[in-house]
Amino acid sequence: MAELTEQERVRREKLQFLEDYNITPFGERFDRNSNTKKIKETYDEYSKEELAEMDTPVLKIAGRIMTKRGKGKAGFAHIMDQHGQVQIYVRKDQLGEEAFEVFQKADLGDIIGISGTIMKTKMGELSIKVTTFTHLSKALRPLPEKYHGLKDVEERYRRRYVDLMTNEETRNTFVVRSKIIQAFRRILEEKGFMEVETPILHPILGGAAARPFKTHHNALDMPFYLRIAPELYLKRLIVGGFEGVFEIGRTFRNEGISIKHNPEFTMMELYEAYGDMESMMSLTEDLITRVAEEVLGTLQITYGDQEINLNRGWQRLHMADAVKEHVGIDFWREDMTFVEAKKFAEDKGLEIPPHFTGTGHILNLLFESYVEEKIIQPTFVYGHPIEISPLAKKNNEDGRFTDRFELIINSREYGNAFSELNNPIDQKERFEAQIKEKDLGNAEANEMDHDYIEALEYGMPPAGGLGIGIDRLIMLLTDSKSIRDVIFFPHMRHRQQ
RNA sequence: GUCCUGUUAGCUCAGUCGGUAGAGCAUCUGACUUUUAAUCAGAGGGUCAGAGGUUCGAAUCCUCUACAGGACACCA
Repeated sequence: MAELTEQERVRREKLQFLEDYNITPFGERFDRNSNTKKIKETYDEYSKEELAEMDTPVLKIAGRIMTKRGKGKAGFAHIMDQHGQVQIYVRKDQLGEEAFEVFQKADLGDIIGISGTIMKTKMGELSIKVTTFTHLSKALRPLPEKYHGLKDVEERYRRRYVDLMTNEETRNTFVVRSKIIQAFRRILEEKGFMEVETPILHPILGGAAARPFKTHHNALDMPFYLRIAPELYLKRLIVGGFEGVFEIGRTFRNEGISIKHNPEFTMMELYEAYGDMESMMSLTEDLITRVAEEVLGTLQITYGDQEINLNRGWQRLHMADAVKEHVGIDFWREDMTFVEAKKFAEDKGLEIPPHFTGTGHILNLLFESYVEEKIIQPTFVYGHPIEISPLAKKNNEDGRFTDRFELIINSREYGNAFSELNNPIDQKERFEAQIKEKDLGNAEANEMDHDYIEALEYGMPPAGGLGIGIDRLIMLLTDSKSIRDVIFFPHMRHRQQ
């Protein structure tokens, strides 16, 4: 164990002081009858004089000491609970010798319970005049500086609890996170979707393009992947007869960590029997705008230095049109060949990996390289090439494209949806194409899922499906720069001892 | 994985040209019964991320290592 700092030593010595007064340093249950929010809502409207004359009840609250100012035979402190802070006013003549000494020895960070009556100070701050002071838990480490809070980014992520204690914005972000997820649940239930849970341990890789985490089950002696998407299980439920299902859950991808990527993140996926890409567009727009309205109260949002207008009626843009306009090559042309497309991309300096074998691969590459960065306002980019969409239905008029869209806002993808491929014969061929890609070195390709094909062979109704990256949406709605700011405990390397 | 930047007291930060390590908050002692980032007086607290090198002398210059932040690459 590392040596204690001076401050830690002092705080440990105070354990003995408490025990000398028969006080348990890490105490017991404390029954409260109020909290900082209720107190402000109830009493803040009254003046100092009105409060002095009112017959108010004895308030009992508990929380952490955040500031403390001694004034000789009296003192002030702010104590914080989940809802905020309130000032307490402590007088020796009210508490008595012993309890007042306990107050004087209390440190910033200690958790206490008090009872007392409401009052306002000369300066007009609502305060509780303390009649009993109960030490509840000792803090053996000092709090960060009271004015600046915890600023060190690494410390904020590694010790999120300290970040939460001292930084209001952090608390607020996670409250909003919770509200966003709640709103999704409520709206989806309202629309008749049923929340379900499907396996996180997957024997077969599928449902998205990503590198997986691998694990092993001892009793079955068999390898598993942590799911990269719940998609294929949710669609089995549609085969089974549920007509609308959704899952909000953790998904795992074994890829680089960045401002936009955490190895585990939260996805919302839903499937609607008898729907399609078009119905998913309407649903996506309705969901996100309603969530934003309910949680933020507006559809005009600011992200960084970008103004985003979420007003309904989002733009729709076919990927081939987008690339034709911004890059200047026409993938609608019937005679477009892979050789021509590849040469075009290579001339632009793009690298073409060996598993790129179709014009669709190039189209998507051009889109991601040159067009995505230009899209700021909410836009449904649709018509993704078949090569990169192994689970989406082919377009009826042009089989090179699928009925699939991605929602792009501020150059980032927030959602991915399509008319679900329900033809088992076609699906099998798509998996076979994926396996070829895997053989050519695409580490993110889907694997053959015979059981899933068998499920489709029993007949799956035409359906629309949608996935939304919840963390990124929360980033957008809370103006958070990094995904680490919306995940309580982001992953980091071990600290050297 | 590559490049750039950062790491100084519990916290927030200074530290000039290479010349004895600084401030505020916090801590400790004393004063003060309506303070507001309380004030006043005094005190204690440092492996300058770690290792090596250059130098009479390194927080400062160089190299390596660790961790972090950012950009790129990859993806959602």
